[in-house]
Amino acid sequence: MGRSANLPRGLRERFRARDGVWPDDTGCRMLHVDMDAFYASVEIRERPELASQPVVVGGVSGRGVVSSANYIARELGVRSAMPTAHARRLAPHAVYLPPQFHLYEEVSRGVMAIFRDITPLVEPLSLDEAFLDVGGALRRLGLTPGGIGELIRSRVFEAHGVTCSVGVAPTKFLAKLSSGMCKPDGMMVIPAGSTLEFLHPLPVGALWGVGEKTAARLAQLGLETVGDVAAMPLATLRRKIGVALAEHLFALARGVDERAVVPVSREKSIGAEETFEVDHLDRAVLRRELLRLSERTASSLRAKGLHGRTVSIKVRFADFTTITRSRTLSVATDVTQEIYRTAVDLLDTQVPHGAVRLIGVRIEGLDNSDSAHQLIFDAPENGWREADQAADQARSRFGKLAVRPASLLGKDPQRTAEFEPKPD
DNA sequence: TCTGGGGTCCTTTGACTA
DNA sequence: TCTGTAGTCAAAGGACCC
Repeated sequence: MGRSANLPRGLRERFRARDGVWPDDTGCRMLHVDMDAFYASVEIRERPELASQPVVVGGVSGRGVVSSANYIARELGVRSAMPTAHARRLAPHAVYLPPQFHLYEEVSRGVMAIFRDITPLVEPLSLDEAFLDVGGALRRLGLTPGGIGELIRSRVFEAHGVTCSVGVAPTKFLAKLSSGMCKPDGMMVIPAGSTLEFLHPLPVGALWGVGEKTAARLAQLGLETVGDVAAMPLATLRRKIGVALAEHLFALARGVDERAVVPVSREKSIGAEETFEVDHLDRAVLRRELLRLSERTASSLRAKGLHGRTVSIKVRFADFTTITRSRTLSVATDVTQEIYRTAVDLLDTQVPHGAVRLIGVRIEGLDNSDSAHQLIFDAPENGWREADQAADQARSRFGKLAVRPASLLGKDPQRTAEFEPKPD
């Protein structure tokens, strides 16, 4: 919603870089680099014969959604987050591919390394986009921010065969907005003196944090454009939509965004969830799924050297109503069995019976210290920690499926397919 | 159209405590 | 001892982002 908001054509052309020429970029230290149709582009790089066809990457099962579509598919109406079934109706002849995250991660690491070669101030937002603060790199490279943007675009394409788009602006928010408006394979520069001229004609959905619901609430208040939000008294906005959101949107709408690039960020939660191919009423099936998800979650925790205190489960019923239930443990854990026992207890005691389409496990309140465990001699793990560590080692040597809880073996036809050798 | 998966942040409510 | 209040924390839900 809103992220690709349209700017009047004249303004868009004014800010867009063309033939090595771009507007005044003095003071524009923030760059936002966004890979174009990233997953689809990587797939096409691997199989160049697909370049002239519509390509859609996403869940290919009955309930999957589109993660990425190349621009040929987009012309047919295919969009990210659209149910794959819908995409198939719009583009029946497109090539549909399941995601290969290891491949995208590998390309992403290479691209981020190019960014870090330019400046250490790189803040990745996901596999395919990042903010860069190039303020300190200007003199060293002898380039203006726009020049650095063009350098990045050419280096990324030469090294990885995929294109990206770059927004250059005085603030993060403006850089991000502008990279979205020059896609694909473009660059846009928002001069420091033109920020409000750029911002105010945009629809409210262009503001970071305004999705479908908030846009509807703002529309009820008669606020259709970013300029409308900027013109409303802050006190009124606070009363209507809450203090935090009001202050956030009011600042953005006036071009105020003091956020710096933060190269390292600590994770606050880790989890795993899964949508079933068909809804399940059977509690035994739900418990088995909780064990699988607890194992995935705990294994991620251990791989990152983290422990968490609050275990929460999420259950989405057939009618799409979703509930979460959580419990905070006395001691932070990374042990599969502890997470699983807590998750099952929450399911058994706090979740009403009904047809379930999705179930998930998440752990919050993360910290990376082992001290809690070392201080508690009779921690309730009873040797499970050692078992987990041994299983992690076996998986790292022999593959993910080398060690599984016995209760997960061969019970669910949907899952046992994972044990079959993959054709290829 | 019929809605994935991994996250973050905010608001509200209720329990507990000083 | 009882009552009111303010602060803190946990829990739950919702919106949003990629």
